[in-house]
Amino acid sequence: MIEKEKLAEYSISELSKKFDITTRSIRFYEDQGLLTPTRKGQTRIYSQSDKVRLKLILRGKRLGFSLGETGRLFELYDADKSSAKQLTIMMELIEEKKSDLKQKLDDINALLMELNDIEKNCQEILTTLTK
Amino acid sequence: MIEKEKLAEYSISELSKKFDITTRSIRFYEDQGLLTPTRKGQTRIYSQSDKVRLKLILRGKRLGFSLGETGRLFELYDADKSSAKQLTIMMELIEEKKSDLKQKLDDINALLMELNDIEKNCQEILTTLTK
DNA sequence: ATCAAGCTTTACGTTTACGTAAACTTACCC
DNA sequence: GGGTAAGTTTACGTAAACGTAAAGCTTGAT
Repeated sequence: MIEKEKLAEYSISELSKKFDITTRSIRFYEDQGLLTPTRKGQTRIYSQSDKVRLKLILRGKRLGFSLGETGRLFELYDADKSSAKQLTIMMELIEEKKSDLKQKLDDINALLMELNDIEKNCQEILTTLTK
Repeated sequence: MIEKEKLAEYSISELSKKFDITTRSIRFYEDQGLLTPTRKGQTRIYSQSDKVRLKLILRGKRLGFSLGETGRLFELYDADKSSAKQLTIMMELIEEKKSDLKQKLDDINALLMELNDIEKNCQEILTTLTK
């Protein structure tokens, strides 16, 4: 299999505009070990994969994950898969996350139904009010 | 329609055990205006609806909502629906929340698929390792 | 040459959501 | 009546995730 390397590089301000976050946040994520840009002189250079990681960080935030949790997810992506023991531990962690996510799916669906009910109720009152 | 009033009452420690949180948290939620228990002397008494609210608070937390956001959801439940203007504003807020939740659904489904991929990959490597 | 734009590090400040401890009241038990 | 179990208020402490200067380097444009 041939690795397709995208040559794209980004400055910190480019990424901050693209994702509508501050450069402070991006540097903070690096501080927490979630990003590892290279340097040109002392200036940070972000690769395509850095950009992907940033997108995943923000997705994690939308889901209420802490940066630490997202970091552990990254470890799952990158983990050493050489020992059976490691693999078993990994799969256990994955199962945990999956059940966590399924709980969230249930929560969201429940809340969506409640909001739909309220909305319908509002709509009814509104039509009787304006008739 | 007949209102069915459940007569159940709970102490703060009962609720803290039932939901596996500290009494500190429960009092904090009250401080933030999300719970309004009655008092017997100076002791807090929680009703059935307080209990339901608490459950909703915790669901909100699982979804990454701040207490403020959850409070605004409560306002939607309780809101004054007498004016058309109010109703319209409410329905706009509901639409916002719904699209927020749909984004989260997409995020979760994407992450679930990624985790499934990793898991499958782990499983394959594991079988080749142990054969 | 200077000057603004964009980058850097360092560091103190802020919000949210509690943790933790102190000091006190009330109720019940032996 | 002394203890202890559960409740209370008050208040300082803390972790996470940044916000917000401050002070300095670099580099292209005027």
